[in-house]
Amino acid sequence: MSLDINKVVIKTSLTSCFGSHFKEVEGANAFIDELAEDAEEVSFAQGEYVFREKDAPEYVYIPESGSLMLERSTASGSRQVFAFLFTGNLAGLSENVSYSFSAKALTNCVVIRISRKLMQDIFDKYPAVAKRYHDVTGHILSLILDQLFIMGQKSAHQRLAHFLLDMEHRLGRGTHRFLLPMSRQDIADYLGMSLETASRGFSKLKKDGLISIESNYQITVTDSEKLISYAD
Amino acid sequence: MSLDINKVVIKTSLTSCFGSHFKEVEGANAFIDELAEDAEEVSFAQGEYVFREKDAPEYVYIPESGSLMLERSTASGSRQVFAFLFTGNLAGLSENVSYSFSAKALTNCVVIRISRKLMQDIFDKYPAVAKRYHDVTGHILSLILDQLFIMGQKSAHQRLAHFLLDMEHRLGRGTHRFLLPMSRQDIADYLGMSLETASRGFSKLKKDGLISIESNYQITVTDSEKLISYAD
DNA sequence: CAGCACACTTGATCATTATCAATGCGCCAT
DNA sequence: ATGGCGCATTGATAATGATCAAGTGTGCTG
Repeated sequence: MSLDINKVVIKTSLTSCFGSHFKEVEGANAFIDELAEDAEEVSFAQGEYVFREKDAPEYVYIPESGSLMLERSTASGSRQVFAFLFTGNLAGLSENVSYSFSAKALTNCVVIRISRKLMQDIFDKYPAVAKRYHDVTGHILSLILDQLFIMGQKSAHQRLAHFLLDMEHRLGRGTHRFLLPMSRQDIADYLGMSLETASRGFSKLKKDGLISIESNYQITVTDSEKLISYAD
Repeated sequence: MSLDINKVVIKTSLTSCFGSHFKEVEGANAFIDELAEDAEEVSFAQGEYVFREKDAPEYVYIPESGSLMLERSTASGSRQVFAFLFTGNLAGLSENVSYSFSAKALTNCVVIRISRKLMQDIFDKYPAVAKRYHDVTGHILSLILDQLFIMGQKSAHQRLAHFLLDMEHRLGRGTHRFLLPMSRQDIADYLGMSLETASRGFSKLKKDGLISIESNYQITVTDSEKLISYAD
């Protein structure tokens, strides 16, 4: 029984994730049923790794609740955060021999896990899904290029402003207020700056009246207009 | 007659490009024949654009001779170079509604152009090719993540060292000597630094005996060992 | 309720990198 | 040859950001 309920939950999540990407594809409901049949929910505590950089890429992951962070670390202790993933985002789509980053739970979370072998079967069965999946990969690639542009061309404070606008858009649910699930250090490692520089950026944006900081993690964008122009 | 000769040349190029990516795929020769049937050679003069950022992505391109640069510019005059493409590299694989960058000819060059519509037909006909194509996209994505890591975590001089090692690998044909097809400004825009910083990086690496600069563009790596450790 | 731990903030200083300016060098056309 | 042009180098200075070092909450634990 509880398994049946889980399947319904999984299917709802898959629909809200894949449905948005694949809704115009014929047989959309059929392939989501097949995915749901195989998909599993797995829980991770804050700080645990969902997968690691050198693992064989056996699964595709979708956060159902909670947030993930994709990162790469070096022996020398430096770390680059590649992306933050929230409910319904996808991870591990296009890895070949091994993941090229680790996925760490930012919060306690439940993650839907789909075997890549099954995905491949579905692609063979529904070529239109395979095509759309490739489009999704292309979209992710273009997001990373955006990030690369920002890293190469913008100052630290501008990068922080971009980041906050992105978070407002993805976490704000249509409002200007959102709760960040990551630390200042995570943000700094995402934007290629020191923790202190990130913190000073927050302080300056607050002092200038572009954002308000209700608590360390609870942010409101109080002047979108100015924040946007500040970011460019 | 000359058309037949062109087809042979195109087929040779396609084989050396796609063959390396797809050689283990069944029907590899068949699909390359079909590609060659449709592929066209197009020439561009140095500085011309092969395609622009906002164009509809109608083709996939492969330099047959000469080099390309993938870049994005803003109205305010800043520019990020995303990649340099040499003979046999691929451009425009995974663009959806529009290219997310422009491709500019670094040198006079001849480029093979394949319609994406044809590619799609071939994917439908040879699913194994579609799968490998997706793997290639995944590989490109991982290269961009490497670049993002370097941009976020390395100093300007380290980024330049990385760049030179990459160029040695891709242009050196097994030797330590290579001719750069791009200007100092192009390198600076690729690595997110000013022209002057790039130039100072060259001078320092030369002074420290890690590279020698025969002319502005003709470089030899004289101490790979040290250059590698300098890059980390 | 005290005190400790942890994350963030702020300050002071130093290193890196950008910017502005001048100079040098090779190449081409006259 | 010579002058000019485009690109690269080099120098001086300013801005940006990193690092080191206190301080400031805030929440948890005893």
